[in-house]
Amino acid sequence: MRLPSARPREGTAVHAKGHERVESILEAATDTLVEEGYAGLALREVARRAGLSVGNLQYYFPTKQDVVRALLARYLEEATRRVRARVDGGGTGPAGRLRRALDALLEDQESPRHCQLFAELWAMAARDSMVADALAVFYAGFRAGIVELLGELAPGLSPARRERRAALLVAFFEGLSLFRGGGGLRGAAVPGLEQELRALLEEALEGHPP
Amino acid sequence: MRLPSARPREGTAVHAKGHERVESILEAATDTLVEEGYAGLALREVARRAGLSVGNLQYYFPTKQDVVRALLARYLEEATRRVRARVDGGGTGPAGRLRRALDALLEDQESPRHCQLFAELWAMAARDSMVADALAVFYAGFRAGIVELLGELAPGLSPARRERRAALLVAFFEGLSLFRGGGGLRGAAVPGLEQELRALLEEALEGHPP
DNA sequence: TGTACATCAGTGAACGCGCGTTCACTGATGTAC
DNA sequence: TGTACATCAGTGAACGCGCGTTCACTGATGTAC
Repeated sequence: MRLPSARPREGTAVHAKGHERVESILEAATDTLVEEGYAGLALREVARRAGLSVGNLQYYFPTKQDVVRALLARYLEEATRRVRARVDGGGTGPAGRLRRALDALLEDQESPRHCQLFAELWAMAARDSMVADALAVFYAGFRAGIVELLGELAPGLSPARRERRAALLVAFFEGLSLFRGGGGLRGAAVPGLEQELRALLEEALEGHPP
Repeated sequence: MRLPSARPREGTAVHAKGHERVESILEAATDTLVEEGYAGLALREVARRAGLSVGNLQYYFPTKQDVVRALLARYLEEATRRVRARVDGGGTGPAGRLRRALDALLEDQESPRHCQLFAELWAMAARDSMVADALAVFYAGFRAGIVELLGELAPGLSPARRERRAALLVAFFEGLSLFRGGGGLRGAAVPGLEQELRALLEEALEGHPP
């Protein structure tokens, strides 16, 4: 019998091969969550996709909650890193960075996987404070990035107003992802949204030529 | 044995008391969906809340899907009716109607129940085309209302652009509800969002005094 | 106004299934002497 | 360089539980004659 104290922490992998296993488990779990929803996120299905037995899966992640926690952390860190990299990387001035950030966000939203996962997380956040907390951290980072951009583009705005406007922009982007990512509501969308949005941005950016 | 042909259609209630029962079932089901999520929407729990046996519940709604379909139709119709009534009812001109519509929407979003239900529906829409279709109809109506308002406020805009801007506004409102309704992300919100939003509206409405 | 009968509304036990989790057990791998 | 042993990584059966659904059955209610 395996004593409780002998159990690895969730996601622990001592050797390189173990790390690969953890990755493939979390990838499989993310796929399952996206495709089947939280109600359909069964450990047997995750194990099948990752190509191991349920018992072995539970060796890496003792409980289902451990799997969810780990996949959440992994995905949000990766998403933060990706957007950060694209906003920061480049020196064509604040207006250029804003255009690039918009491009990056819209591109991410092209992915049904991304949008669908977030829709799942929004619903889960109401009942799982771990998910709510992780999303709060993620969105705080997202908002902080926009606050920075606003600080350069509209220095006249007070910090509090910058914060509020950034929050409105974040809400707007997340709402947009609802109708774009193919979460079933794609059919409810109107074509040409992106062009309209870019046109509005250019209008707002008058005096900051590309 | 009850023959299939003898089964009532879902939600059928021949007498007045039966109609009350259907209502209380759908109310209980909505509460359960909001509080426990789709994964926790169990017919036993719905029956318990509505104060009848599972067998009796299945007399009114033979399958779980019938319950979901009916609660969805009921809720979306009611939501449409409510917003419509508040936007249409009043004759203080297009700007006044827009202000009123914004008030009505923000007020609806105060309700955790409302926002939480929608978060659930967004996630469900990806895997249940019935939900996706119902939401598509709902949002089409929502958008059409905004298109009307835009037609009065900005007659210079082409119909296609009105449609696109209305779609952007709908996305914005839905994104806003994520951070307001208490779906777990309320903590990720920034205070004073509503005031900022109203200030932006008044800025846009220059020349349309209250 | 009875009476016979169909339908309505409701009960509660049971079925089969998939779920998360537990468990005893087994090779492979690393490490200390 | 062996050897003993702890730990790592993995298997597969089983457990208990809650789920949606089925089912046989029962009063209450309405309706036709």
